[in-house]
Amino acid sequence: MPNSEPAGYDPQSVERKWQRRWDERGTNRTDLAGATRPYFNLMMFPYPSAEGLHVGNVFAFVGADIHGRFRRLAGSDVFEPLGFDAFGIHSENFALKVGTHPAELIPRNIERFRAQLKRIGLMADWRYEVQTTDPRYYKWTQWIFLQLYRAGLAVKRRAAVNWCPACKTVLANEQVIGGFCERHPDVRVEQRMLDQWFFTISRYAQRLLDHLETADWSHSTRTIQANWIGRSEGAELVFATPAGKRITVFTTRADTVFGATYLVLAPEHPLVADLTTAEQRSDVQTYRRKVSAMDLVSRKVGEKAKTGVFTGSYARNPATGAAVPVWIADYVLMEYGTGAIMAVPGHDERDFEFAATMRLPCVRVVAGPAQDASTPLAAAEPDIPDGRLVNSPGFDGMPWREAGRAITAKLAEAGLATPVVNFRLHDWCISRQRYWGPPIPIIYCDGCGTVPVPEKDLPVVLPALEDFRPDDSGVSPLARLESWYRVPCPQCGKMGRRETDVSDTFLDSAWYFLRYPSADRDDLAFEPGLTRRWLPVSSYIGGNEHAVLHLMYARFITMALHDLGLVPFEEPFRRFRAHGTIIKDGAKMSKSRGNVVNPDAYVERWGADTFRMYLMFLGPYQEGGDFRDAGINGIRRFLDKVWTLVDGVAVGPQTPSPNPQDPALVRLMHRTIQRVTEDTESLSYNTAIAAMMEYVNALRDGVAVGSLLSPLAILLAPYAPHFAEECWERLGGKGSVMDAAWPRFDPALAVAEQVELVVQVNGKVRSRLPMPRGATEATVVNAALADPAVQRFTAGTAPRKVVFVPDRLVNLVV
RNA sequence: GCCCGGGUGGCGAAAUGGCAAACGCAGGGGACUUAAAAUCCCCAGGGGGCGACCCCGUGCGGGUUCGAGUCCCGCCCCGGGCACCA
Repeated sequence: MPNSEPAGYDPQSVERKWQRRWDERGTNRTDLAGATRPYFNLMMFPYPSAEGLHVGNVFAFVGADIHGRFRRLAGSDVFEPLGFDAFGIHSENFALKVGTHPAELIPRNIERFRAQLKRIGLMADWRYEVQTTDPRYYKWTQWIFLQLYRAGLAVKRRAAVNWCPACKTVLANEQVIGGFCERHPDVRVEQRMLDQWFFTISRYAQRLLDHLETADWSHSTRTIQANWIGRSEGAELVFATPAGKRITVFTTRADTVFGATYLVLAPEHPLVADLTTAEQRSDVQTYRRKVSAMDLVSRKVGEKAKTGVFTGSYARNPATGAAVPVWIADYVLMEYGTGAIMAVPGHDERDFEFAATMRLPCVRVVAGPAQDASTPLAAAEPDIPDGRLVNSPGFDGMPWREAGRAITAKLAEAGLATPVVNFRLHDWCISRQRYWGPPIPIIYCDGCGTVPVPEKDLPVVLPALEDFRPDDSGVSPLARLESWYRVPCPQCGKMGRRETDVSDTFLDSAWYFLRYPSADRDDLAFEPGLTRRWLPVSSYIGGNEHAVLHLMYARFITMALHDLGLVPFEEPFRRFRAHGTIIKDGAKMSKSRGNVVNPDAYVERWGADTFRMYLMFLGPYQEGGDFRDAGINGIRRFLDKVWTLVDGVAVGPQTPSPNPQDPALVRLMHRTIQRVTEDTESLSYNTAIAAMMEYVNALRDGVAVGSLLSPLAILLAPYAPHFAEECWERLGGKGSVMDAAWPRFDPALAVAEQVELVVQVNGKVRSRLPMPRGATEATVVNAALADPAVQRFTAGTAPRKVVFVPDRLVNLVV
């Protein structure tokens, strides 16, 4: 006789048991070479911080894991690898802070992370783990650099970089928060001119933008990226000086050229020296010095009063022929367009403000239907819908869009205009004057110049360096290690010097997905056969905080590799979904705010399965939300109910089972399978869980039999994998539930037999009628008219109009 | 300023133009218990009515429709992205 007191659900022992079994049986291993229906389920690999995983990480990984498990149960050969993004300034800064060398710190953190990730029950195939800090990995990061270098996509040039005077080092863009240093929130970041390596991603701007239109990506992610690429269509116009200098400006509003009453050049503009007259020289030089000493924040704030200096020169407005003064001002930026603008104070707020300060003339050139040609008292909106030109001889009365094209065409005949497209996307600066990264594989030789390290000499191993602190010299700490950087030139054999900069962490992560399937190969970066089979990535799930940097760089590197014939696809990710952000008390979790929630205690107390489901039940996966733990017991109660049901079946037929399968329960089962399938597919995990809860609540009122429970065990498997395994086993299932087939539903059974039809009178609900599915309009209307509750509102008159929605509602209009 | 999301009970939320609030948390009442916990049953947007029932209700104001949380127009607020970008 079975024990009369069934053992309750004990998550800890269930989870220990199944994790051990998965290891023993190799449940989570994927046969990469033999897979016939490959599905690459990718999630953003973590940076192994010292604090360990936080709840946000778990939320992200669990959601991706559910997707992978679902695809596997639905019949795919799912590959779900994980790795660690352990190079970079975050790790290095933390190492500096605690005074431990990153080479010692990082492996410890990784170990801790791996243990936590295993504990939450991810279906990861750990045989293919990658670590960006492993020479076997970064050998190929360096190799990719070399491929781009050979293709002319990696170039070295002088550029302004972020410099933190407190850290005494260059910072990556992502270390600069609102113009301040991440580690020194009260220290403003300066600009310094240094020789830097760039990837010329800007050449790919149009392609990167074009592919976004059709990409199967979260809408939000696509919008963010398109914004960042920042395409703007316009024209370059030429303003010539009497001395024969041609000043080219970029404008998106060529139609307003008749209102261009002066020019402004960025203070750094190369023509400034030539244009400056003797009497203006000292003013111009003073101003340029002042601007170059300024930090990025104070230069780029819009609210600041306009300043600038006249160069003393004039240039000819190509449309009006008038001589307009040429100024320099810091509100014009050298990095965008041509570094020079035509100022149209009548229709641009900034230009208006500047003109007002400097007492420069202002003209209206676009006006509404009233064709008001008066001088504006403030910058007038230039893109009013039916705006037409005024004060523009030859073009007056023309709609502004059309006028823009016409004016550009006319000026183009005289060689004074070219239609151009500008992008906000700048080239990617990849060099870092830091220690903790892959050395850039370049050797400088007095005779041969810049020489790439031969591929056979890769990797250029990052040398052990006890004191890796950055200094004030503007070069990497590696420049202190002469024994390392002094090497013979690979071409001529004479003594040369290694590049001492390392590459940006974002390069490490721009290609890791290519590496996973080939992670066990030392002879190549990515094996062509495996790459063709497993890539592009089938599904990528990650946070929108990487919408521009990581996701853009990964797309660029893939495109570049494609153009070099190294991969057969242009886009790395077939499908991308952004998960929401988990916040705490209304703010992003961060150590400095002290609101980081550690998942360990929850996993300890409730078990991984309950915690997984709870996080997914919190709200829509793609929206995220505020973390709170109120309600986690609701999930536990749900699992306990399932446990009890399974136990009732598993304990055996104490009462003879006449197999009393309630047809309504069978129908509900089909309906539940349908809902869970569709909702899991679309990442609507919260509603999938709700559907399972409804099903379980109904089962408890009926008679639970194995045939109603086994499908539930499979539906649960993506969400609560250990628990589902245990149920599956107790219900007599063979092997792992993960090798079962996702249950199918019969659409004919997935609907109820009886429906409750709503009866409205004049759009207000007045009654509900139980009806068999498929009842005809005539039947329903007759029944409705016979209903006393309806009769009170129809007042005995025949309806003027009847709206009938089969199986849902009838609306009687009287 | 421009570009995306979003705004629904006490709370998290759900709802192909068709019963607003499914599912869950917290709460109230009851059963079981010596008691508590656990479990089970019932109630639960606001207002009115003894009651059957009725009225109101998805940020605000209009509109389309037999019917609007959902579509359209104009606002307000919150979150995110871009930003002296010409």
